[in-house]
Amino acid sequence: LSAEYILDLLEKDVVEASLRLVGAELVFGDLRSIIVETEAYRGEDDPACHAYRRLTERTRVLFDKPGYSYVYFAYGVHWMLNVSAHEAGRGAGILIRAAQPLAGLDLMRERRSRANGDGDLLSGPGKLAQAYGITKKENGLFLFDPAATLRIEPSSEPRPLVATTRIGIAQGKGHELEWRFVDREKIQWASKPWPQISQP
DNA sequence: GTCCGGATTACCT
DNA sequence: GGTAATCCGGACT
Repeated sequence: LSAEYILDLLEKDVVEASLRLVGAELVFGDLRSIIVETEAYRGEDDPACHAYRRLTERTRVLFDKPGYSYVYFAYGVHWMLNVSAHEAGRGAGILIRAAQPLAGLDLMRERRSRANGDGDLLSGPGKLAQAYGITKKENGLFLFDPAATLRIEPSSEPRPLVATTRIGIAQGKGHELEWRFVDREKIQWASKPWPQISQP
Protein backbone atom coordinates (compact mmCIF):
# COMPACT_ATOMS: atom_id res chain seq x y z
CA LEU A 1 0.00 0.00 0.00
CA SER A 2 1.99 2.96 -1.30
CA ALA A 3 1.27 6.58 -0.52
CA GLU A 4 0.18 6.98 -4.14
CA TYR A 5 -2.37 4.18 -3.73
CA ILE A 6 -3.76 5.68 -0.53
CA LEU A 7 -3.96 9.14 -2.09
CA ASP A 8 -5.84 7.67 -5.04
CA LEU A 9 -8.34 6.04 -2.66
CA LEU A 10 -8.63 9.27 -0.67
CA GLU A 11 -9.60 11.10 -3.82
CA LYS A 12 -12.10 8.51 -5.03
CA ASP A 13 -13.72 6.88 -2.01
CA VAL A 14 -13.39 8.06 1.58
CA VAL A 15 -14.83 4.81 2.99
CA GLU A 16 -12.33 2.61 1.15
CA ALA A 17 -9.50 4.94 2.13
CA SER A 18 -10.65 4.88 5.75
CA LEU A 19 -10.31 1.12 6.06
CA ARG A 20 -6.95 1.14 4.30
CA LEU A 21 -5.55 3.65 6.76
CA VAL A 22 -5.87 1.07 9.52
CA GLY A 23 -2.34 -0.32 9.91
CA ALA A 24 -0.65 2.86 8.68
CA GLU A 25 1.86 4.55 10.96
CA LEU A 26 1.21 8.02 12.33
CA VAL A 27 4.45 9.94 12.86
CA PHE A 28 4.95 13.32 14.53
CA GLY A 29 8.60 14.10 15.21
CA ASP A 30 9.87 11.35 17.50
CA LEU A 31 6.37 10.01 18.16
CA ARG A 32 5.19 6.98 16.23
CA SER A 33 2.16 4.68 16.41
CA ILE A 34 0.10 2.25 14.35
CA ILE A 35 -3.44 3.36 13.50
CA VAL A 36 -5.92 0.73 14.74
CA GLU A 37 -9.23 2.56 14.34
CA THR A 38 -10.71 5.05 11.84
CA GLU A 39 -14.10 6.42 10.85
CA ALA A 40 -15.20 7.68 7.43
CA TYR A 41 -17.28 10.85 7.03
CA ARG A 42 -18.63 11.33 3.51
CA GLY A 43 -19.76 14.84 2.76
CA GLU A 44 -22.72 15.05 0.47
CA ASP A 45 -24.88 12.19 1.80
CA ASP A 46 -23.67 12.01 5.42
CA PRO A 47 -25.27 14.45 7.89
CA ALA A 48 -22.63 13.63 10.51
CA CYS A 49 -19.86 14.98 8.29
CA HIS A 50 -18.67 18.53 8.93
CA ALA A 51 -18.67 18.98 5.15
CA TYR A 52 -22.32 17.96 4.80
CA ARG A 53 -23.28 21.62 4.73
CA ARG A 54 -21.65 24.42 2.82
CA LEU A 55 -18.02 25.33 3.14
CA THR A 56 -17.16 27.42 6.20
CA GLU A 57 -13.91 28.74 7.64
CA ARG A 58 -13.52 25.74 9.93
CA THR A 59 -14.15 23.11 7.26
CA ARG A 60 -12.06 24.73 4.52
CA VAL A 61 -9.48 21.92 4.55
CA LEU A 62 -12.13 19.24 4.07
CA PHE A 63 -13.23 20.88 0.83
CA ASP A 64 -9.70 21.21 -0.48
CA LYS A 65 -7.38 18.49 -1.80
CA PRO A 66 -7.21 15.00 -0.24
CA GLY A 67 -4.47 13.92 2.15
CA TYR A 68 -4.33 16.99 4.39
CA SER A 69 -4.84 17.22 8.15
CA TYR A 70 -8.16 18.59 9.38
CA VAL A 71 -7.93 19.37 13.09
CA TYR A 72 -10.90 20.74 15.00
CA PHE A 73 -11.87 21.38 18.61
CA ALA A 74 -14.84 19.64 20.25
CA TYR A 75 -16.69 19.89 23.54
CA GLY A 76 -14.47 22.74 24.63
CA VAL A 77 -11.90 20.15 25.60
CA HIS A 78 -10.50 17.95 22.86
CA TRP A 79 -8.75 18.21 19.51
CA MET A 80 -9.57 15.71 16.76
CA LEU A 81 -7.26 14.68 13.92
CA ASN A 82 -8.76 13.88 10.53
CA VAL A 83 -7.48 13.30 7.00
CA SER A 84 -9.18 15.22 4.19
CA ALA A 85 -10.62 13.21 1.31
CA HIS A 86 -12.24 13.66 -2.08
CA GLU A 87 -11.11 16.13 -4.68
CA ALA A 88 -11.17 19.90 -4.22
CA GLY A 89 -14.75 21.14 -4.17
CA ARG A 90 -16.13 18.03 -2.48
CA GLY A 91 -15.73 17.58 1.26
CA ALA A 92 -15.06 14.35 3.16
CA GLY A 93 -12.78 13.20 5.93
CA ILE A 94 -11.42 10.35 8.02
CA LEU A 95 -11.24 10.59 11.80
CA ILE A 96 -8.19 8.90 13.33
CA ARG A 97 -9.70 7.41 16.47
CA ALA A 98 -7.07 5.19 18.07
CA ALA A 99 -3.54 3.87 17.66
CA GLN A 100 -0.99 1.50 19.19
CA PRO A 101 2.05 3.44 20.46
CA LEU A 102 5.44 2.42 19.05
CA ALA A 103 7.91 5.20 19.91
CA GLY A 104 8.05 8.28 22.09
CA LEU A 105 6.09 6.59 24.86
CA ASP A 106 7.71 8.69 27.59
CA LEU A 107 6.44 11.95 26.09
CA MET A 108 3.02 10.43 25.48
CA ARG A 109 2.84 9.26 29.10
CA GLU A 110 3.86 12.72 30.28
CA ARG A 111 1.14 14.41 28.22
CA ARG A 112 -1.39 11.73 29.16
CA SER A 113 -0.57 11.69 32.85
CA ARG A 114 -4.07 10.48 33.64
CA ALA A 115 -3.81 7.49 31.32
CA ASN A 116 -4.54 4.14 32.89
CA GLY A 117 -1.60 2.22 31.40
CA ASP A 118 -0.08 2.36 27.89
CA GLY A 119 -3.25 0.90 26.39
CA ASP A 120 -4.97 4.13 27.37
CA LEU A 121 -2.48 6.51 25.74
CA LEU A 122 -4.05 6.66 22.27
CA SER A 123 -7.37 4.83 22.69
CA GLY A 124 -9.66 7.63 21.53
CA PRO A 125 -9.50 10.65 19.21
CA GLY A 126 -9.16 13.17 22.04
CA LYS A 127 -6.54 11.09 23.80
CA LEU A 128 -4.54 10.63 20.60
CA ALA A 129 -4.40 14.36 19.89
CA GLN A 130 -3.45 15.04 23.52
CA ALA A 131 -0.64 12.46 23.52
CA TYR A 132 0.68 13.78 20.20
CA GLY A 133 0.34 17.44 21.17
CA ILE A 134 -1.82 18.09 18.11
CA THR A 135 -3.84 21.34 18.06
CA LYS A 136 -4.96 23.85 15.47
CA LYS A 137 -1.31 24.48 14.60
CA GLU A 138 -1.39 21.11 12.88
CA ASN A 139 -4.45 21.95 10.77
CA GLY A 140 -4.03 21.95 6.98
CA LEU A 141 -0.74 20.03 6.63
CA PHE A 142 -0.06 17.53 3.84
CA LEU A 143 0.33 14.15 5.54
CA PHE A 144 1.85 11.97 2.81
CA ASP A 145 5.21 13.71 2.39
CA PRO A 146 7.93 11.32 3.69
CA ALA A 147 9.93 14.33 4.88
CA ALA A 148 7.11 16.02 6.81
CA THR A 149 7.22 16.26 10.61
CA LEU A 150 3.59 15.14 10.86
CA ARG A 151 2.95 12.34 8.40
CA ILE A 152 1.24 9.04 7.66
CA GLU A 153 3.27 6.09 6.40
CA PRO A 154 0.98 3.52 4.75
CA SER A 155 0.95 -0.08 5.93
CA SER A 156 2.79 -2.63 3.79
CA GLU A 157 -0.14 -5.06 4.03
CA PRO A 158 -3.90 -4.56 4.50
CA ARG A 159 -5.09 -5.38 8.03
CA PRO A 160 -7.93 -7.73 9.02
CA LEU A 161 -10.86 -5.51 10.02
CA VAL A 162 -14.09 -5.26 11.91
CA ALA A 163 -16.66 -2.71 10.69
CA THR A 164 -19.15 -1.16 13.10
CA THR A 165 -21.38 1.88 13.36
CA ARG A 166 -19.64 5.12 14.18
CA ILE A 167 -19.32 6.42 17.73
CA GLY A 168 -21.30 9.38 18.99
CA ILE A 169 -23.59 9.84 15.96
CA ALA A 170 -27.20 10.83 16.73
CA GLN A 171 -30.28 9.17 15.24
CA GLY A 172 -31.01 10.51 11.78
CA LYS A 173 -27.41 11.54 11.17
CA GLY A 174 -26.18 8.32 9.65
CA HIS A 175 -25.85 6.45 12.95
CA GLU A 176 -26.64 3.17 11.13
CA LEU A 177 -23.73 3.43 8.68
CA GLU A 178 -20.97 0.93 9.45
CA TRP A 179 -18.11 3.24 8.65
CA ARG A 180 -15.99 2.63 11.73
CA PHE A 181 -13.08 0.31 11.08
CA VAL A 182 -11.07 -1.46 13.76
CA ASP A 183 -8.07 -3.76 13.38
CA ARG A 184 -9.45 -7.20 14.26
CA GLU A 185 -6.17 -8.23 15.89
CA LYS A 186 -5.65 -5.05 17.88
CA ILE A 187 -8.98 -4.55 19.59
CA GLN A 188 -7.17 -3.92 22.85
CA TRP A 189 -5.77 -0.64 21.50
CA ALA A 190 -9.10 0.64 20.15
CA SER A 191 -11.37 3.23 21.74
CA LYS A 192 -14.09 0.89 22.98
CA PRO A 193 -14.12 -2.70 24.18
CA TRP A 194 -14.94 -5.31 21.53
CA PRO A 195 -17.30 -6.96 20.90
CA GLN A 196 -19.65 -4.26 22.10
CA ILE A 197 -22.60 -5.47 24.07
CA SER A 198 -25.81 -3.92 22.80
CA GLN A 199 -28.17 -2.70 25.48
CA PRO A 200 -31.73 -4.18 25.64
C1' DG B 1 -24.57 40.01 19.54
C1' DT B 2 -26.20 35.91 21.45
C1' DC B 3 -27.05 31.15 21.85
C1' DC B 4 -26.54 26.24 21.13
C1' DG B 5 -24.55 21.91 20.91
C1' DG B 6 -20.79 19.00 19.71
C1' DA B 7 -17.05 12.78 15.51
C1' DT B 8 -15.08 13.19 24.13
C1' DT B 9 -13.01 12.15 28.44
C1' DA B 10 -12.63 11.55 33.29
C1' DC B 11 -14.46 11.17 37.53
C1' DC B 12 -18.43 10.53 40.43
C1' DT B 13 -22.02 7.24 42.45
C1' DG C 1 -24.70 5.46 34.10
C1' DG C 2 -24.60 10.26 34.90
C1' DT C 3 -22.51 14.50 34.03
C1' DA C 4 -19.08 18.48 34.35
C1' DA C 5 -15.48 20.46 31.91
C1' DT C 6 -14.92 24.37 28.72
C1' DC C 7 -14.40 26.51 23.76
C1' DC C 8 -15.61 27.71 19.24
C1' DG C 9 -17.98 27.75 14.83
C1' DG C 10 -22.23 28.34 12.85
C1' DA C 11 -27.02 29.71 12.87
C1' DC C 12 -30.11 32.95 13.93
C1' DT C 13 -32.26 37.29 16.01
